[in-house]
Amino acid sequence: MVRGLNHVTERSARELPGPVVRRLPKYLTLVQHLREGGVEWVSSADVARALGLTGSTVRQDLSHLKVSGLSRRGYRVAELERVLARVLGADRTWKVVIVGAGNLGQALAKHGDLQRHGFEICGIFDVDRRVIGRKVGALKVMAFSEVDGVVKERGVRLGIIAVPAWAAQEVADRLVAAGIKGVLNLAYANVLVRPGVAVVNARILESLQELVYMVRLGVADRGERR
Amino acid sequence: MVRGLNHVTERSARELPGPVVRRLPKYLTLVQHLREGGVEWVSSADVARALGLTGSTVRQDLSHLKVSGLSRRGYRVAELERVLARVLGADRTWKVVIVGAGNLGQALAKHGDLQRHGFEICGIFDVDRRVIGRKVGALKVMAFSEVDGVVKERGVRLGIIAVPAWAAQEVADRLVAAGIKGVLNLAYANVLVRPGVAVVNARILESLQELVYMVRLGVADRGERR
DNA sequence: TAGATTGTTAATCGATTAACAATC
DNA sequence: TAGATTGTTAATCGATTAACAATC
Repeated sequence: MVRGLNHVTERSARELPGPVVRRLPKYLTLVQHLREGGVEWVSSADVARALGLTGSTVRQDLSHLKVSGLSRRGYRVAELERVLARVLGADRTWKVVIVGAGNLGQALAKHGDLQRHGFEICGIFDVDRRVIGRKVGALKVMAFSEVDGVVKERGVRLGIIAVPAWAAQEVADRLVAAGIKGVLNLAYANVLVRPGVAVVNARILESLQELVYMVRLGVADRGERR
Repeated sequence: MVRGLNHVTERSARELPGPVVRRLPKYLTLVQHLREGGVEWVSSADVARALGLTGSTVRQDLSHLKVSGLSRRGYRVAELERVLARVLGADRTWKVVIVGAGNLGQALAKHGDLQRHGFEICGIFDVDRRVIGRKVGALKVMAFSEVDGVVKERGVRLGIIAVPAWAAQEVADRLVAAGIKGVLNLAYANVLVRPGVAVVNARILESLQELVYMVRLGVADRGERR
């Protein structure tokens, strides 16, 4: 563990605990909606209520950031949004490639939410000749063999894996070799990558299975805990 | 918190810690693939390596289940799969409705992975007249107003929300009112439901934002930790 | 002023890891 | 038998919560 090692160089970004990092996007989502709704101030209690947390947790989390609230008022929504966006890198554009032009890959490419939140889709790739060349939104499906070139030429750092389970590891290896620094794995199989490359798994099926467990036990929403 | 309250009735299912519940689907995925690959035995160390955990964690997790390993051999893959499937309810069929027939909703309906893993999609709904009636795989998009009827008549317990953020809460309310017991929320907004109804959030965008944070810090895969 | 809310410290709670006897 | 692996207990580690002085 390297936690707290960078006190030497005192870089701006300090490593935050995992649970905090996973809550930050939720905070960002919330304050974006609040701002759109014209709300100017939000208290830790408000945030906690909306997200199913405690005020303590929210204040602890925000204390890691360079944001300060005001007694009796809470936090300024605009400031919170700016700081959260900064920490999460949501204030800049991130290039991404999608591998797999099946239902899920195509949906992501067309979805719009990604583009709207700072992700620039630099290409969607597949090995299936029947889909290569087909238009997906503004993009044309390219042959998977072209992915290295695109990643290198355009300096793409993120890759989304949306292929069948059996192909996931191979795709990951290829992306990492091409220079990808972070992999979002949607495939129903775990991938292993070398240290220095980040992997986040996001599998709808596993989330559904977790949900089923909770439903069977009649548990209230623990989903928010994450 | 109701943890450990059911010692009175001593039901078969005991409430497992959240982190454990979130790892079980990963174990299941893994052993399914191992079984398909013809592997018969797997040790806690093997599982740990594949999933980026420690052997200790794996053994602790499995000790919650009614599964036993053998010294020098590990766990029997077939048994592990059976027990995990049982605990996660993956040994039976779960009826589900999808609300929102946009890119994501349609992709899920057509995806096939859900059906293949025991989820029966009883309907896909939307409010947009341009998509109502359209074929999506074997299904026809229905008007959202019909969702209550379908949920009640067919006894659907799970709902997937794949609508724009602004509509998510309204859809959740409607589903819960119709009798839905668990909500998988894919929308980019948090929903609140009454106690007794489970919510699991699975947002690709938030996972991507988490990934960006990790990439910026040059962190190795913490994604596996989840 | 009185009251609400932050920011932070300390206490609690829970999860992960280490260790090792039991066992095949 | 010797050695590897489980199952479990205890230790450690870390995250959440409680509490409260500071402050606006």
